[in-house]
Formats: sequence, structure tokens, C-alpha cells
Amino acid sequence: MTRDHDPLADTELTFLLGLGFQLVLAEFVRRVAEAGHSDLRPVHGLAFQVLRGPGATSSELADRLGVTKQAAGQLVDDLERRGYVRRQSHPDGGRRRLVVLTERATDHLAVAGRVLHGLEAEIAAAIGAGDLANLRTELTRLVRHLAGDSLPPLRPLW
Amino acid sequence: MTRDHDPLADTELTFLLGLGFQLVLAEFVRRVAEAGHSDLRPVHGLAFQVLRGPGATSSELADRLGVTKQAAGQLVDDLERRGYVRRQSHPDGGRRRLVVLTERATDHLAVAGRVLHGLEAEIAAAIGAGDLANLRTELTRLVRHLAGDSLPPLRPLW
DNA sequence: CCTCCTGAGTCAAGTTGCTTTACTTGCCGA
DNA sequence: TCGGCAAGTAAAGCAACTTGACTCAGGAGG
Repeated sequence: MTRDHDPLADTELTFLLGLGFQLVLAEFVRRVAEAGHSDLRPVHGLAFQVLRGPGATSSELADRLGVTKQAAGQLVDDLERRGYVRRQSHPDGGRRRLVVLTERATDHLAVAGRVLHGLEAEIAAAIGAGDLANLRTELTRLVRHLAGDSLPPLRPLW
Repeated sequence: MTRDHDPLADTELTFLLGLGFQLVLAEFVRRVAEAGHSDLRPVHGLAFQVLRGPGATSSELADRLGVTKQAAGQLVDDLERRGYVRRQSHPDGGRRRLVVLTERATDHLAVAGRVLHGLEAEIAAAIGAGDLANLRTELTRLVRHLAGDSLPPLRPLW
């Protein structure tokens, strides 16, 4: 089962991180698609998390996603056309428009959350709950070391 | 320094992995650019690793990078124009062309290697050498659990 | 020999998801 | 009331791919 000396152990940390992320994310996408949400990609889930609750403006969304407001606007256009969000008038007025989730989107968030937790539970079973906890701790320290207090947005590109 | 309860500890493993990877890679790119190679992105380094030594055909490269042979061909065109690779006649004949690295490319590989190791040493100092070793071990197990024996190519997209 | 097929490589066009540039439009403060 | 900021929109451009269609070298089989 376990190798004496896995050749992977010699590869770069960066490569290992990238591969781990890519594999976990691919499995996540696969399961979410299997649960009937094959029309949404991870970036949509990130957007939904920003918009959940009271909602947000396109510009706020742009800022949180680390893209231009035009790109965020296009994303909202697409999600609105497909019934995942609505644009409401914003209480603060101006040209502001409040983008809020529809039930369709909160459904997706619920499914994605269940899939993430299920996946993590499986990983815990596979590599050991203690090891997974350590992995999280070490990753957290790594991220804090490189990013400090303010976390940058997670972007779907290198 | 260390928090009693870092809010990051509650975020999804997937998010943590993605952020860790993105931060390490960004720092890598920053340092490689600082060392004078700002015209090459990580994907070029991956290509160089495939082509190092005896070289490879475009189709092999495509396979290893997980892209179409057209995309690999375009990448080779670009790298050839900029003096990083040469196309030679292939010993096995046919329409095959052997793509090999120039010294310019091996120089880049050397720089990238030094940067990676320097970065990893810094991380070891910051989070502890033992914790880094554990992180590597756990990541290796995670990757093996999800990928089995054959590792998929690392792709610059979600 | 000839023919057919396979696999490497190339050419051209289309797609996606952004960016840059430029503009419109509410509101607020001097 | 005028100037300017900030949100939003519109249009065009661009990078890095893809799909589809082709060319061409070298066997394998007849």
C-alpha cells in the first residue's frame, strides 16, 4: 500500500500543491456535476459565496474575485440569464444595483457544501483524520506566511 | 504570531490548497522574473522539463502537458522564435521532429530550480522543517489517493 | 510495386474568458 | 450649479486554447 519511497516525495512542493489542488477540485466538480449541477464551474460557486446573504454590487464582486468590474458584470449577466441571480435596486441608490441569489443558487451552494464535506470526510478516512488535520494546519501556516493577514482572491488561472 | 484560532482553519480544504498553491506559485514567478526571466511563465518551465535531455516530439509534449498537439505546436513555435528550443530531424524519421532545448532554456531551468529550492528552504524556516516534511508526506498521500499510480498533467486552468 | 492506412505535423477558423478603452449616469460636496 | 467620483455598460481586442480539415512520410498487406 504505502511505498518505501514514493518518487512523488522528491518532486517540488509547488508541483505537489498544484496537483493536490487540481485533483481535489476535479473530483469536486465531478461530484457536483453528478448531483445535477454540471452547468456551473467552481468560479460560480466563489461568486455565490460573495453574493450570499445580503448580496453585493457587481463592483464588490469584481473586487472579491480579483477581476475587472466588466468581467464581473458579464458573469452576473450570464448568471441572471440562467436564473441564478437577480439584480435589485440598491438601498444606497446611485447607479448601484444589488445582486442577490435566487433559490436556484442557494440550492447549488447547499449541494456544493455537502460535496465538499463528503469529499473531505473521504480524504480523512483515506489518509487518516489526524494527518488531514495536520495538513490543514500546515497549509494554514503556509498561507499565512505568504499572504499575511489579507488573503488575495483565488483565481482560476496561473 | 500564531493565532489561537485562525479563521482560515475553518475554510474548506479545497480553498486552502488552492490558495497555498497560488501563493507559492506567484512568489515563484515573482522571483524568477526578478532573476531576469520575466518572459517565461510556469507552463514554459513544465514544457522545458518534458523536453530536457533527449528532447521530445510536439505530440509527446502535447500528451505530457494535456493539451492538443496544435496547442503544443504553437507553444513550440513561440519558444523556437524566442530561441529557447530548436527543431531537429528525428532519428525515427517519418514526419517526426525532435524538439530540444537550447542553452537559454537550460539556463532558465537552472534558475527556476534554484528559486524553487530557495523558496522551499524559506518555507521550512517559517513553518518548521518538520512541519514542511509532514506537509509533503500528507500531500503525497492525498495525491496518491486521488490519482493512483498515473499522475495527470498539471494544467494552468481550473 | 501499388495502395491503403496510421500517425506527426500544420493551417485556418472558432471559442472562451477575460482585459483595455471609452462612455453614460446618478449623486454629493464645494 | 458645477465638478468630479464611483457604478455600471458597451465595444473592441487579445491570449490561449479548441475543433476541423488537411498534408505528408513511412510501413504493412496484397
